[in-house]
Amino acid sequence: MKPAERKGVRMHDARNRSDVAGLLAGRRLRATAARRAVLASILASRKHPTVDEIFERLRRSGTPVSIATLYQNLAALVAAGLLRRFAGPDGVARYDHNLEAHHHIVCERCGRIADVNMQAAEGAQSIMELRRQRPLAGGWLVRAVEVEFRGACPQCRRRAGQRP
Amino acid sequence: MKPAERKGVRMHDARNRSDVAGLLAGRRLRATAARRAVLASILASRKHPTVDEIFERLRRSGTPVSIATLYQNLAALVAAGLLRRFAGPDGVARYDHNLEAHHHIVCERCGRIADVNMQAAEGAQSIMELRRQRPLAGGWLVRAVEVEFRGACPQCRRRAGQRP
DNA sequence: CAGAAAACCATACTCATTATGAATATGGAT
DNA sequence: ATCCATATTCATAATGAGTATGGTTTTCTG
Repeated sequence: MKPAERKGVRMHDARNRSDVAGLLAGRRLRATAARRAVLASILASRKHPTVDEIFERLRRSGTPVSIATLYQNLAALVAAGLLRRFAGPDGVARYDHNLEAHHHIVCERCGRIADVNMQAAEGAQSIMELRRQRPLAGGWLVRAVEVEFRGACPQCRRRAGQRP
Repeated sequence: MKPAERKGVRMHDARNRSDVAGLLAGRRLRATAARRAVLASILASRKHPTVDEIFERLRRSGTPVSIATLYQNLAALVAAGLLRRFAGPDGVARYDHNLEAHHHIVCERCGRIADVNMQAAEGAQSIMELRRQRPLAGGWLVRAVEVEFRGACPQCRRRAGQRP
């Protein structure tokens, strides 16, 4: 009932806030102007921007950030789990604020990238089937599937005392 | 029966020869010294070498090749379908002479890369299951699966007249 | 075996990303 | 509110993978 109390609660309950400062506070990251601008810019985008695209977008929106700072902040945000980083088809890093489990589909002709809902992928009975299941998502034609597994090799598991 | 004829047949029947010169001839590629050395070096390796590793290996084995030539030949061999190129976990290109359909598994601790037999992957009933199916291959622990689909986006399909 | 085409190679260049280090801003403690 | 240790910012330099150039050499076809 007391507005001040409500406001106070909100300000400290970062996890329930979708605004940028709150997200940063929730991850124990200093909410600097540059960092807020970077995160806000990516959250506002529906794409998978490269560093250069983010840089330009920030400049155009009146909150320019140096390229060094941009790289540093992207690394910090990825480390904090607020962004995902992945390599585009040309090997250039791209950033993704969709933290849900999902995969990507890349157009072999124009390079366009779209998210593939994990459920759609899980639904397929096998990887082979994924390839046959053309238009997997929104009119895309699937021609190939590349799977990369990540894990611990036998040597590292042994060295870590089976603890991996 | 005529030795000369036999030899002649062998020399032109490149597809049935596993040696380097034959593989090149089979793909209509000139069998230059540099190209033979590059292909032989990769075929002899059981790993997934980077350009730098191939370069060093060639130098040490007494058949040095300039870095420019190495890049050119790797591109030619990939284009001819004699090698596969893929990006390692650090984004650096790696080359693979295993032409069978297969995927890769990368150790998150040491970076070691191994092939994952397509059959093993296909056998799993879903991608989700692949993650649970720990030790998927030879003692590896699988912690994550990244799937990248390649194909044609709706716009490009339309532009190409549904032909893709 | 001649000669056009392909390949070789040294080197210059591009471009994404990382490193450096001095100046500045942040946020918890006083 | 002010202090101040520390994190952050930023210009710029450095790194490193990969590509482009162009003159010389090799290959292979006729």
